[in-house]
Amino acid sequence: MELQEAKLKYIQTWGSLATNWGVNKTMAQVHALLLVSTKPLSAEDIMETLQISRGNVNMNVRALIDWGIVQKEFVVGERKEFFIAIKDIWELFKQIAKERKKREIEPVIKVLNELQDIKDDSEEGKEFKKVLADLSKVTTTVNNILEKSIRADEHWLLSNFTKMVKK
Amino acid sequence: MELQEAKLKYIQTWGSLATNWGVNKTMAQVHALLLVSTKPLSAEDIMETLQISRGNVNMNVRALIDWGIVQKEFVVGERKEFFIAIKDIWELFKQIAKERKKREIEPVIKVLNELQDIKDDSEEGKEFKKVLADLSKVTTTVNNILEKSIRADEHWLLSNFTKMVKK
DNA sequence: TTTTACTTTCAATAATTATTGAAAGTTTAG
DNA sequence: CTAAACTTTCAATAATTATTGAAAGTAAAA
Repeated sequence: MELQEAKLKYIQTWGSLATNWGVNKTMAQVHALLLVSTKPLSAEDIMETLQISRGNVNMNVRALIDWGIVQKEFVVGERKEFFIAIKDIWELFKQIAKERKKREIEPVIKVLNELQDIKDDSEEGKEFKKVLADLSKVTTTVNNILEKSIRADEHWLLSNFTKMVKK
Repeated sequence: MELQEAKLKYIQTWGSLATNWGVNKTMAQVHALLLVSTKPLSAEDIMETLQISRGNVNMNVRALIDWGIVQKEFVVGERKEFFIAIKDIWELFKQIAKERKKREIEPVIKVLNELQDIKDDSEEGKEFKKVLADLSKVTTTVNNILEKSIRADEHWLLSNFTKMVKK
């Protein structure tokens, strides 16, 4: 396979896979493009490569910066902005874990807590409380794992997981 | 808070949270409803409670059965089908992990493998291969963790994770 | 200050995804 | 077998989400 062909295929595939994850296709493609690019890209570069509008590039690059996985870069002698993706995949993983935790896990924990104080002492009430408590337990465990992952370095985490997985 | 109010709030919230996870809102609500119901529910029960059409109930219940987190149940003296959700949250977690692994992680691994054999030996080619290799590494690790979780029992996993997290 | 080179915004529109509901299909009862 | 009680399908439609592109905003250069 040729390099350019492979890169393009990678960008396309990433975009379609993203859909399953509830991530905007274009956002994933922009990120994939920046990830495999050897040099910083301008909004125009992205527009041309992915054949999308200026507004769309702006929105999605902004979202990626918001996620903390893309950064602005200034190129000497150039006035416009350029963008690069975090290239360290472990950093990328941690950053995504951090954001998903914040956006997806924490709101769940918050709601489950709010629902805890139900006056009802009927059988049905007890069962509902049990479901809530169980959901809380699993959610909190996942949250703790993510929390620890985010703080850990690659070596520590990989070796720990490897140890666990091999058992 | 009253029990019925809490249940309703839970169902609503679950639906809106699901959106972030790329899951259909109604599917999440149907699941939430079945999860907190003390008795099996028919298609009609679900239609009435969630105010949705027969077709919609059918589609989403089918999807939930497909995910392995809802089952058909036959009630004596009744001709129609009833549904119940897996009540064991740990089982639920494992089932979801299993499906997400199959639907989301495995396709990524497949694509990354397909992209590995690039002829290019330029600096750019090497960098791309490096990115692919790193992505593979992280993805495989996540895959292994899920694989192990799916096979493990709650006690084993919780204690392992707790040990790790406390360190 | 004015012009130029950019970035951002956002209403209009397009694309995608979810939902309806009636018709077709299936199964059980009589 | 036929009717009744149910489930499934799917074309039409609604709702949601993404994208465009032109106009407004901003900041550096002249």
